[in-house]
Amino acid sequence: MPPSRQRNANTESVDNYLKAILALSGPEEQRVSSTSLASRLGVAPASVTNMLQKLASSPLPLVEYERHRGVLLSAAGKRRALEVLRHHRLIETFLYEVLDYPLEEVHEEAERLEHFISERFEERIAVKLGHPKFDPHGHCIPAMDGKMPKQTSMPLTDLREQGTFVVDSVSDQDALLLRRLRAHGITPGARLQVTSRPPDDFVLRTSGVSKALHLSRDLAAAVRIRSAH
Amino acid sequence: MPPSRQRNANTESVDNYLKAILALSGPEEQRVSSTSLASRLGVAPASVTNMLQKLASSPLPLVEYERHRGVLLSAAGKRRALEVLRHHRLIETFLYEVLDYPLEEVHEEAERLEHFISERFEERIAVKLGHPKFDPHGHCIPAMDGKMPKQTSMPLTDLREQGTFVVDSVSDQDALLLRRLRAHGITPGARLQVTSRPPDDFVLRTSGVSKALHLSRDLAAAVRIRSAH
DNA sequence: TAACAGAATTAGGTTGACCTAAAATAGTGA
DNA sequence: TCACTATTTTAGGTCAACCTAATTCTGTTA
Repeated sequence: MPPSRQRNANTESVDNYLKAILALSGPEEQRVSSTSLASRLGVAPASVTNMLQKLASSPLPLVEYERHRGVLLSAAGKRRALEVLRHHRLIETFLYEVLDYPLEEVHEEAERLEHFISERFEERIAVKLGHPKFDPHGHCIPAMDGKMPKQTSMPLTDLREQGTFVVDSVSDQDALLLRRLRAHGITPGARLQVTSRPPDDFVLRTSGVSKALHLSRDLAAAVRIRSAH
Repeated sequence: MPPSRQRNANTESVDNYLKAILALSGPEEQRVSSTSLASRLGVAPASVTNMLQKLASSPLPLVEYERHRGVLLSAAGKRRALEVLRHHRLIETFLYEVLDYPLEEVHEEAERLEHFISERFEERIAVKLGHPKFDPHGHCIPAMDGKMPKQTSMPLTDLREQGTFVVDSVSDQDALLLRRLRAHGITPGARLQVTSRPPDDFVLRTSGVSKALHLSRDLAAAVRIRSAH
């Protein structure tokens, strides 16, 4: 078994930078500042600058970087970031559907594994799952070619009128929040009836539950909704 | 999402050292030399010495190391090595049984993933598989407490008499060999009838195949057999 | 338009895992 | 037991990804 002779490839760390840029640049693909990246990644701003310079000046640049003006993903960088995102969400779905993980635990495991699975693994779990379009948090899974349908949902905290809505997705970033949401019956697909005046106050009723529920700001911020078609 | 603040933990590299020591020290747990480790791991002997010194002098030493006398695993080191081995073999089994990998491909994927799966993941795939005792190569999977039944098989190349045997296991180290063995019907559990005088020559018949088969030394070395009970 | 605050970059470390080359040691056979 | 060879260790790097502190920008506000 000839062992790989190369140094600990930079993949994991690089992938995390790319993912963070993708997430922070938003649907409009705005430039992302070093500080915001630094705080998201939990490293010093100086480290970010360093890494960006490397990523931008490599033979196949993964980002477009201009001093003091922030970064953007290059085409190649975006491709890679979406591939990692696809890995992440497929793994989450797999853990949830096939291995019966509790919803709150899938993110952390996927966060580690996403960097190390092969194309074959990706393909096999996609087949096993029937090429799912959404992960268990309700997030869309990028297709193999990187295509993603446009978002049609909005943050619950942007709501300005009462009404009935469907939970589109919940944030996977915080296991504790997620567990609390689930305890209240707020999971993707659930029906929400908002009876207070948003966005100052969220009193709502969920599908099976008779009692009205007051949602704290943290919790509301972790929920995206769409109209109850 | 508070990101892990710690440096790229040494786990992966350390695990690989421990695994290599476990494999090389054999069932008798003999001391392992720096050179043999170096060549197995594909690094320079000096690097091995360095690492061993670190492993031996850490607060919880994973190896017992004496200058010029080779290493042994400590109790803690052995525990960890067996845990990683368990991960490896469970993952192989999982890839083979659940994700329909071809036998030759499971090793490489498991080799990467074994370092990064959680206890929960381990437990879930073990449950899913019904707590298997053997991986698809025929190797025994260590129990959670590290217990392993004693080997009762022997290398085909140690055979000194003709007779009929059962393939106990095949080496997972070389995908090409493995594919060739499989092409000849030599997979764990297969019946082998050896008709030449071993160990100079291996002419044999396998279960379903009528034609006699001459096995090259490489191939024979990758096969372990036990008596056809 | 000068000055200042805050953001970003540069300069100069640290650490872990590797490397090569040089020095030390152990085991062997004369 | 002495010397020689093969193994092992030490000494002194490199490189990637971090860090802190010092410096340089930028955009705004007086």
